[in-house]
Amino acid sequence: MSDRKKTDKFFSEIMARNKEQEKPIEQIQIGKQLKQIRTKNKLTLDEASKLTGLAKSTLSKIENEQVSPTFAVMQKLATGLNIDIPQLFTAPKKLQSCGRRDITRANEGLSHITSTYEHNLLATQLSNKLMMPYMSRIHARSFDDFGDWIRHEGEEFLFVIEGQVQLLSEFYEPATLNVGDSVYYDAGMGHLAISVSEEDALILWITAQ
Amino acid sequence: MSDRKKTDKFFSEIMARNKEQEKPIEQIQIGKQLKQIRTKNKLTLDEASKLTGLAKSTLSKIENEQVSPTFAVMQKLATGLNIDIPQLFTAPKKLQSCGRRDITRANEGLSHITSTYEHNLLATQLSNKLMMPYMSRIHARSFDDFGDWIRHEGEEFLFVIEGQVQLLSEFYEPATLNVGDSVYYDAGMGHLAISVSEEDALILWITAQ
DNA sequence: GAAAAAAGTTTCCTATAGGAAACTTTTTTC
DNA sequence: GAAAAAAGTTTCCTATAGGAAACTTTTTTC
Repeated sequence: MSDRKKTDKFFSEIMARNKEQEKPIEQIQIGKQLKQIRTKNKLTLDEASKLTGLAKSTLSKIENEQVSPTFAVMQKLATGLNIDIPQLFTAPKKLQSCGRRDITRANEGLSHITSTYEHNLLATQLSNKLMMPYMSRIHARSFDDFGDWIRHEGEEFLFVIEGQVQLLSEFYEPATLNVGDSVYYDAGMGHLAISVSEEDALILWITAQ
Repeated sequence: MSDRKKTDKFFSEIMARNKEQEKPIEQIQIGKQLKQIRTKNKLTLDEASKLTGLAKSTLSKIENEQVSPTFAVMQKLATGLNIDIPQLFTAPKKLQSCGRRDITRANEGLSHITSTYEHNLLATQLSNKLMMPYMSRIHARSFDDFGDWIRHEGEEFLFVIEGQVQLLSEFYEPATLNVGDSVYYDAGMGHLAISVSEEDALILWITAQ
């Protein structure tokens, strides 16, 4: 139980580390943002004015930060220019990261052992990633080895590499999975994987948030 | 080459299907939104006023939709109440889906065959998911079997189940991967996996966007 | 390269957002 | 349940956003 707690904390920490790219400060220059969107779409102020129903003088003033647009105006901008409002606030360059690569050799992941699982975190060199892959040897044999459901944000994909696994979950009957079988589920639903084969099963687990 | 194109289209379609949950209409009631955030945080107008530096009369008027706040005011709201601006626009309930589950038995995925790969899509019963898992038998033996790099949004995780694989990529030397090895990379970087073992290799591939 | 056209900015006015204080409604205290 | 306190709304004023038209700057035409 206290072991369970520890594991949970461990995962949330790792996940947080993987995501942190959220927003910068709220010091966004909405005018710059708008101008960039308009010019990128090759629109003149007159055209944008027709599309949004706003006076071109208004658009000009917004773009030059002479005026702070009201929410009503921002809605017109969004529908007229066909952008969703959040886009007006997101930092100009949403620099899609590109070119990273991280190889993990068999049995060389970062190990993390609990009483129920022996986790092997993969691709740990990379932070800010969308998925978190790890290979786990399942020691647990019954629900009681845990004390409570595992529950966290996001979605999970489980693939059986060795042995036989039973996926217990809050809203479904236990499902028995053999080598090659896989299951995709919402991690917010209580879930647990236990070994039911003679030897401890080995699975590949991937979490996304 | 035309085969490559087909594959690409196929993937983007699947990915689009998996994501579509974006935004609803831009008919958001920002006042309702704000009131919900404030009450959920158990703040009075006076407290919110102190936190944001806005007059409580202003807050009241915004909440009752008597006034359309300017962007400047929205920034104060965001920093003061410690929310990121997009949150002011997102529909009230961001219903975290919970309780879905989809099992795919070994060799029972949805098959999609090209000249280079034999894909087996997993968990296809579920849409709107963060990850897209598939198992692929790699027929390809060299870069020339493709004609061009594979490149698409998002990140990818590759795990070798059978055989020996070489991951070719735009910015790295080819990497040879054996059973149990895995690699995580940005899919925006040109990439290809080819078999280098006698028999065609089998890999598990997971994409997230 | 001068004239015309297009694109963008500024001016000036009106409509409305933001704030202080008065007021009303709701909740708490005893 | 009356009095006091707290929470929220409305009023009234000032500051500023939004729009039409004049104006300036930039681009295109010949």
